Amino acid sequence: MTKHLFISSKGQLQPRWRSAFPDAVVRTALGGGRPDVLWWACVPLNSAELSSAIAALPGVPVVVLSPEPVQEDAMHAIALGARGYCHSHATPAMLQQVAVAVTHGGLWLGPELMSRLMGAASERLLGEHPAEVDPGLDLLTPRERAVALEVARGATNKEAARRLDITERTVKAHLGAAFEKLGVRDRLQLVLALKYVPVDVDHAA
Amino acid sequence: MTKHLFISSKGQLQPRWRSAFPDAVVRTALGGGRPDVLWWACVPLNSAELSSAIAALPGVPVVVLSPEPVQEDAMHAIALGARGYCHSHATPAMLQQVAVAVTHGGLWLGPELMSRLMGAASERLLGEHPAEVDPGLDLLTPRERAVALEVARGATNKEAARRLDITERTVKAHLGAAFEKLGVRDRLQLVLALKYVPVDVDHAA
DNA sequence: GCCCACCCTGTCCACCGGTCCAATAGGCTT
DNA sequence: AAGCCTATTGGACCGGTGGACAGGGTGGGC
Repeated sequence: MTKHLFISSKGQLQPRWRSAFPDAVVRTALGGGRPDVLWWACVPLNSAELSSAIAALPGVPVVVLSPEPVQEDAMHAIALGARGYCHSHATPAMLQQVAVAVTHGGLWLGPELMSRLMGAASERLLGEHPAEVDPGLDLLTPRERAVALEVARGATNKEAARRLDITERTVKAHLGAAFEKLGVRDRLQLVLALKYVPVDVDHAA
Repeated sequence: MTKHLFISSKGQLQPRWRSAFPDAVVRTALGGGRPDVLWWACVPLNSAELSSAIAALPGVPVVVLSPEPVQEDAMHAIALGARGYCHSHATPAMLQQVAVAVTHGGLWLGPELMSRLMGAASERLLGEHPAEVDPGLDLLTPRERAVALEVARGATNKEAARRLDITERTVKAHLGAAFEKLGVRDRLQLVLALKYVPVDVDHAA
């Protein structure tokens, strides 16, 4: 199965990528199942494309690769839900580090970007909601994950049951377990959690 | 060999920590060498103490544990240089995930916190907000839109009613109208419609 | 004035969703 | 063997949800 999928405008697989991930697959567009990590190496960076790619693979961490790291691009990518941003000519060891960090629910940025992000965020952000804690789909069992993904696509319990060929009752059981593991209260929160949708808090309207 | 050092006010080692990291060590203050990860479980959270601890161990990722996650605390901790923030009663599996993420250079937060951080940081650094939302949203009346947005954030009818200062019944009315206008059957489909309309999601998987 | 769109509220009801109480069975570790 | 995790299902409970009846109030255009 594909573990690392690289999306590149030219469809070319850099030797360093291959070196870091021998089983890497490169494409010019999405498709071919669920990778563990999606590496986005399209230049120039297109927000709409990146955004749709992220949305199309809920739960899959997306890392943006850039031949010339630009801070604005990085922030943009992160705002769209990317879990990492690094140099496309990074060393294989570095890429592996990034892969490990993001597949375990982390956000990976270079040291300087990271500190800027942290500083900026703390200045900008103060004021509501308790924060629930949770990592990602990796904590779920295969069955729980399958049910969660069906539900995240908008299916009702009954529909998910029919698709997975199990009882609605069983769907509820898996779903309940997923809720607890992810620290969410209902299916809608689960969707929001999986999509990492930036939440807009203040609508003065 | 990984070394996990827990700093707890009471010097107590939670069973879950031991379960996650059999070689875990707990102390009430710093000392005793250089751990791979420093888990900060002091309550209440003291900025000065945390800050000095982080400074005392350059290169060592610090994760703040809280029995009751508070967003303000999380942001403060991150601003001070902590690399993670999570529930002190998190499952061993989750703690291990966090450990892996931060030891590989990642920043670990819960999904909700992560998305807020991302959104806030990008606004701060770019001076503009993502603002992707609104495909069919202009079909709605102002009130319907307000209700739809509340619901899209994961609010229940009751919560939306309270926020908009109307009765739950009225929320239902607006919501029902929004459903019909957008051609969706329930709130979850509405969320999916609002977030992902820009592109086709269901390709050939 | 009349019509219409919008906003707000009410009651009733069937259904769905989430959680509680279980139970059975297989796989795996100790 | 005992214990734990996972997957599966059952029954029951209750609150949230959505639709189907109702209305009443405002303001603008004809």
